[in-house]
Amino acid sequence: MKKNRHETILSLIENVDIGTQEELMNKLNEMGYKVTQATVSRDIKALKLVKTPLKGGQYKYSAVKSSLDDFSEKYKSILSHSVTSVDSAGNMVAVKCYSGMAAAAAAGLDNLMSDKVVGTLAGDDTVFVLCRDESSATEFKRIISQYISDKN
Amino acid sequence: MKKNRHETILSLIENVDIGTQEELMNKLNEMGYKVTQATVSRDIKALKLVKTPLKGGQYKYSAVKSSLDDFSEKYKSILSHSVTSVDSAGNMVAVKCYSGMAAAAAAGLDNLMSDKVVGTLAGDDTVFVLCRDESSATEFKRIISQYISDKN
DNA sequence: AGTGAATATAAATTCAAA
DNA sequence: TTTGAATTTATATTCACT
Repeated sequence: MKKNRHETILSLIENVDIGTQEELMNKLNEMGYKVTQATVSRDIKALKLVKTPLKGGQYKYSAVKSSLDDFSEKYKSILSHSVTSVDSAGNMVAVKCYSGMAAAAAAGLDNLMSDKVVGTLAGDDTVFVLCRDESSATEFKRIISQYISDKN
Repeated sequence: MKKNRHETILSLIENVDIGTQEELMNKLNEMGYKVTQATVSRDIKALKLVKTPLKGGQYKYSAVKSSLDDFSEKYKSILSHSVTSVDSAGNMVAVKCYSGMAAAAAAGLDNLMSDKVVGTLAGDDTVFVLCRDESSATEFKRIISQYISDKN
C-alpha cells in the first residue's frame, strides 16, 4: 500500500543516506516493496523530499523541515498509529505510545514545529519532548491531541 | 565572476520561480552571464540549492538552511564525531547526535563541565543534560555550540 | 487511484581547453 | 580553477493497463 511505502521511505532516508531514486528503489525492493523508479519519483514528489547537495560532493534525499501543513501530510499517519496519549508539565511534553513505538513517533515529532521543540528523547513507549517554553509545550500538546483523535 | 553569479542566482530564485536549471540558465543569460547548464548544475551544488516539489505539482529551486549533514565527517574527537546540534530550555540542554551515537556522546558530556551538569540521559540520538540552573545550561550550550562549529 | 515500461526531460559529470 | 560541449546518469512524465 502506498501509505506504508511512504512511511518506509521517510524512515529510510532518515536512517541511511540515499543519493538517487534508484538507490531508494533498491532498498524498497529489498524490503518487499516492488516498485520502479517511476513510482519512487512520484513518491518523492508527493512527500516533497528534496535532493540536497552535501559538503562531500554527494547528494542525499531528505525531508524538508515542515510547516504544519507539510507535517500533516507526512507524519500524521505515523503519529496517529503510534501515540496513545499526550500530556505536558511546564515546558516538557510526555507523549505516550504503544509499546516499542516511541522511536518511530519521535522521528515524526522531531520534525514537528522545530521552532517550538528543543529536543526529543524516546524510550520504549514514551517520548519526552523538551519545548522552548511552557506555551510552546501547551500548543504542542494541543496539536498532537488533535492528530491522535483524527485517525486516517 | 563566479561570486557575482552566485549572488545573482540566490536573488533570482528568491524572486522568481525557477523550476529547471535550463530556466535558470536562460535568466542568467538574459542578465549577461553567459553560462551553460553544466555550470548552473555546479553552481547549484555549490550553493546547496534544492529542487523542491510544490503543492501545485510544480518544482522550484530554493535555498535551504544548512543542516546536520554539513557537519558530517568534520569532527575530530568523540564528541565532535557524534554531536550534531545543541539547544537548551530552562536548565535542560538537548544534545542531538547521529543515530545511535547518543550514548557515546553522553559519556563525553558527563565528564565535561561536571560542575554545571547534574546528570545526563541518553536515548538513541539525543542526550538530555540536566544542568544545575539556567545559566549553567546556557553556558553549556554555548560551549558545545562552539565546539561543534569549530570544525576542521 | 496507482503502477510499470518506455520515453522525454533534466541534471551531473567527463574531458578538453583556456 | 573555471568553463562549455558532449555525454552519462538521474528524474519526470506519458501512455496503457489495472
